[in-house]
Amino acid sequence: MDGSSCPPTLHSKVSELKSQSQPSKRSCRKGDEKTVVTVRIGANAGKIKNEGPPSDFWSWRKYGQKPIKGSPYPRGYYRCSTSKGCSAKKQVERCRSDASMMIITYTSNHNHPGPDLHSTNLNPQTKDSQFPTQSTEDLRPATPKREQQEEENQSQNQATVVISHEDDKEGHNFHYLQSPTNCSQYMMISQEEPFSAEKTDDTLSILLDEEPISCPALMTPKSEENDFFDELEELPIYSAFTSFMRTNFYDEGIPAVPS
DNA sequence: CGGATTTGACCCGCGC
DNA sequence: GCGCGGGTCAAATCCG
Repeated sequence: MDGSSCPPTLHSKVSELKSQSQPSKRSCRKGDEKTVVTVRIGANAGKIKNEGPPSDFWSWRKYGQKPIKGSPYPRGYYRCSTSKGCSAKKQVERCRSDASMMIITYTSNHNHPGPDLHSTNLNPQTKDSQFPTQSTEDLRPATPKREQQEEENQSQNQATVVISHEDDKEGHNFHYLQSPTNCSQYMMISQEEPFSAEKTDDTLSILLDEEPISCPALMTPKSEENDFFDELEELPIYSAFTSFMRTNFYDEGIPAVPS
């Protein structure tokens, strides 16, 4: 927190976030599990929607905003409006020193099925469905390089979750549309294993390219809810991504931040 | 007109 | 016990 700077490396950022969500105040108020996601938004994204909360498949309703001490940017409080009784929330704030970086903290779980991605893609109905050209099939996070460059361009208009490293000259970024909640979870897990900087890229590549073994929640089957994703899995979506989405939609409630 | 956003007030937990 | 800071509420306002 006191860092007052926004470290370019994800895991160091996560480290920051992690420490920031540590005990003291809110985090223990309701005992909610929290998942922190760092999102790089496009240069224009923030202009499109002021704070420009990155798109989800969920629809969120803003219920509050507070200036955060030590940060020039306010924090927005969002509640899931997809379902009435849903207690899922998220907090969106900008990185202090890098306005193009957004820090999203997801709290609680959705207690309802998510919106149909198919219909979402075909018939974008929620204002959060802001993906102009990319359908779910295009959301494969891996295969950096070329696709990534395209996404880079598109990131001007849409939010992407970026796992980046300061040595990223080759474009070893991993962009994820939406909010891979548990992505950050295992980002944190990764962070707990202090891999060195030069190892970061490879480590992340492994984490992201392979089955997300480091995230137990991803492996947990969810009977009826799986039906929803069973459909998704018929699509050529990258496994890691679907896992992200799966756990994002149906978070098993594993605390992202050990308290 | 209904839903979403804004914004000030209020509440609550924690540190001193 | 008090003050601070963060999270939530709810009325007012905006917007499609």
